[in-house]
Amino acid sequence: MSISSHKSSPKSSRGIQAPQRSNGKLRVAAIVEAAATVIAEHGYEGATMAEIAARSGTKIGSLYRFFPNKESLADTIVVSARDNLDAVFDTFDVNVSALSIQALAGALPALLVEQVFTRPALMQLLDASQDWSVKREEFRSAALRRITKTLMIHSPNLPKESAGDIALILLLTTKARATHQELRDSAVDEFRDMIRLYLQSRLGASLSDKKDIPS
Amino acid sequence: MSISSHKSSPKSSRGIQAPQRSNGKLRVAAIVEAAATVIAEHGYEGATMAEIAARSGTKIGSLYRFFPNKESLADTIVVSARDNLDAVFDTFDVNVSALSIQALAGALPALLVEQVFTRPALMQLLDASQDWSVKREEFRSAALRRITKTLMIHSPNLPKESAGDIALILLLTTKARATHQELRDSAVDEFRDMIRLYLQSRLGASLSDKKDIPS
Amino acid sequence: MSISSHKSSPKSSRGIQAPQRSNGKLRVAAIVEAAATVIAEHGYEGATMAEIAARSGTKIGSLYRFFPNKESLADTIVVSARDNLDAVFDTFDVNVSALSIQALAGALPALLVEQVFTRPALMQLLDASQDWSVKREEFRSAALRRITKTLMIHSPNLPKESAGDIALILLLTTKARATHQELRDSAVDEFRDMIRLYLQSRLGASLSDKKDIPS
Amino acid sequence: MSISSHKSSPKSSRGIQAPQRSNGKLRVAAIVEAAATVIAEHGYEGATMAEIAARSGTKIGSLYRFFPNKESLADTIVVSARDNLDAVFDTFDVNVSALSIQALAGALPALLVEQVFTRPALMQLLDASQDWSVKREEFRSAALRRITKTLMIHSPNLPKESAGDIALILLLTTKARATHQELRDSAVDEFRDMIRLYLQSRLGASLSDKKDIPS
DNA sequence: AATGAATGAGATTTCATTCAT
DNA sequence: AATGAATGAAATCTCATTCAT
Repeated sequence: MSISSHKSSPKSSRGIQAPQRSNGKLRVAAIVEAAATVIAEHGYEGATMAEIAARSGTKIGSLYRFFPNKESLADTIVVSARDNLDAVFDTFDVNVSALSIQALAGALPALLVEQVFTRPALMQLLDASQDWSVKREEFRSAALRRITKTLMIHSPNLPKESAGDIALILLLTTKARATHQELRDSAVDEFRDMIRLYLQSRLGASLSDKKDIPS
Repeated sequence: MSISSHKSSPKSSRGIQAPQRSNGKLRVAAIVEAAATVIAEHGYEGATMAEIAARSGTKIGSLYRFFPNKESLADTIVVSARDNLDAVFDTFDVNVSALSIQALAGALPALLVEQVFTRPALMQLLDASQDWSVKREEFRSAALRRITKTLMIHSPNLPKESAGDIALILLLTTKARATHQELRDSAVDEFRDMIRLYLQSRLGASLSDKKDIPS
Repeated sequence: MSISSHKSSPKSSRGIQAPQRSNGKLRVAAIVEAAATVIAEHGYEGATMAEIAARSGTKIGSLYRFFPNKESLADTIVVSARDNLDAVFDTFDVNVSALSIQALAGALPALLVEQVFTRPALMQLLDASQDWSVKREEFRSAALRRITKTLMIHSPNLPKESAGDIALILLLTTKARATHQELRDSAVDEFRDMIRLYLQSRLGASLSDKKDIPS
Repeated sequence: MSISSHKSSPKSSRGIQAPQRSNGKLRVAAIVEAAATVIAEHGYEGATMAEIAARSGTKIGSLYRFFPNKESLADTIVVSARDNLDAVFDTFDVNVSALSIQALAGALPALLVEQVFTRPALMQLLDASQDWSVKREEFRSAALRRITKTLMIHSPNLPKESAGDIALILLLTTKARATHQELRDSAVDEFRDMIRLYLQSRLGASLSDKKDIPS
């Protein structure tokens, strides 16, 4: 959206374009940003390439130079979210075994909400129509795999099946929570508590509870 | 399917009367049914009036006789879901005060998943683009109101604010769960347990717990 | 082209369309006619749906109601030419065995030029780019088959292989001749003579020459 | 037209001069070659400048430095074919009067098929849309002129009109034959025989047959 | 009242060509 | 001089909606 600011700029000298950000990276980033905004607003089908072009300060022809079609734009968003997912979890996993259940129950959902399900556009795309199932499922299964893995690093005694189920619950609930960003604080707290309660019940049950002193 | 029967049904009891064409009610129902199917498959934007007409055995011209535009069809689905919501809760509320927390924690989520968030099309519409926010918000706030009300009928001591927050959690989580109908059984159980755990913690905390003998 | 005459009609009352030829057949025929004209003029790639619509007095949306894409229009032309090919040869084959070589050498090329390779648009399509090869080859092989068959009906002793080669020569030369419709008479005669000379040499060679008294 | 010449003809004898980048002549040749390939594959309209640039190892900007637009590329191909036509016939005409009819009937079609109608791209261009007629007609009439001239060198008694008609037949048939390069051998022989038969009949008829002993 | 042909605005996509660097 | 990003006109195709029959 930093990009979209040009929208309100005065139309003074007609024809004068924003001075060629010949830096391809920037241009692409601007387009993806605009696409995310537009998709967040109108959904995938409702988003038009024309609007994405306009909002990114790009002409339609240029847009198609970088992204050969609409789907490729959506793909980029989903794939980059996936890359981000991996990076975020790679970092998180390093210290996860040192966390108490209590801490994990706080940090893991926070991680998902704040660092994975950040983009409203991603939510739209994940909920999009059936035709999308491939990329959507790729992302979903990747997310499930990472969450499951993290849970098992933390609680090695957890049966793999259980870890998978718990991961699924985490995925769905945090996605639901992330989709509605306008929640009031008390509701956010409530959400956190619910998940914490649940995780503690599940992980606490697995015998070797290493470091926690439950209150 | 069940729809197709309406075509030739000859008004058995009613003697004379032009038996020519299909009962308007049935026709409308068939259309809405088809619309729900198509929207479930392709989303709101992706659904085409032509396909809805074809699948409901209606001609496109007739379809527009009953529904002046595409949005009115979606509205009908959301509004009928709302009516259904009210009916379902009206019934449920009658006996809700007699339920133990345990029972409520089981029955209320089940009610939502099985009787309110039944239609995939409804999910699609509720997640649809911002342009839709009016109807979506109407449904959402109605649902929130009813859940809140039910909670307060059951636990009159619950602060209204808290009831609202709990209702919101219930709404979002059960919607998330309902949206993914293909969950394996163990995951479904897990979901139920999570919500039960949460509700018990919230409602149990409100002092005067009337009828339950916690196991 | 009889259709395209409307082009020059006075634009008098703007917006008044040619009074709904609701007869679908006529409409479709007008479109195909216009397509043939436009393709003949600009080739397949160069022909635009907009121009075809305009020349057939159809609006672009209506055009797509009858022909879901550009290719289907071209298909229609090629296929109808194929149907015509079959009809023409069915008729011709009835009496072909009664013809002298001389007569056959005159009639068969004439048949091809005057009744099969009639449409300039067909020529364009048959010469179109590689992407087209399927339909083109279908037509070509059908034509080859029919010519071969006719030759063998007439001269049963002709080896099948030879008949195929002769048919191919006939196909290519008559197509070449048909493609250039503006030839002056003496050239047309020359063409005919060349083919007659060739056919007589080929068919006369096959022993049992039934009915002819060569001059 | 003579595009290649105008550039920076490297004056071989002239010593020093920056040898840095690719010889303009070579570059132009590479471009024309690539254009021929692409046009042969997709036709004129279907060929894209981008693909031509890519296949010739040229950057699109450079391509436009040598050829100001797409049409100029096609022109170059046709014109160079014309130049080639002249060269080939110039050579051929030197000895043509020494040829027997038999020999001429063999050599002339071979010349056309093997040295004039060599390029599939040329065929595509000659068959292209009406918009092209100028260049196409230029080539065609040049070819006709040369063939006619050759015929009259060989058979001076041939009436000019007849020579023109014969040349036209030769042009069209050899073009047709050249357009289909995948013919099986027996068909190729057949084609040759047809033309030989025809030429012998036409040229043999012209009284003073100089050197031949007809079989 | 029912029908489905007709409409046309608008969406996606392509490409020849230009021009700033 | 060389490059390739930028441009935008134009082409194909879609679909909600209307309206004559």
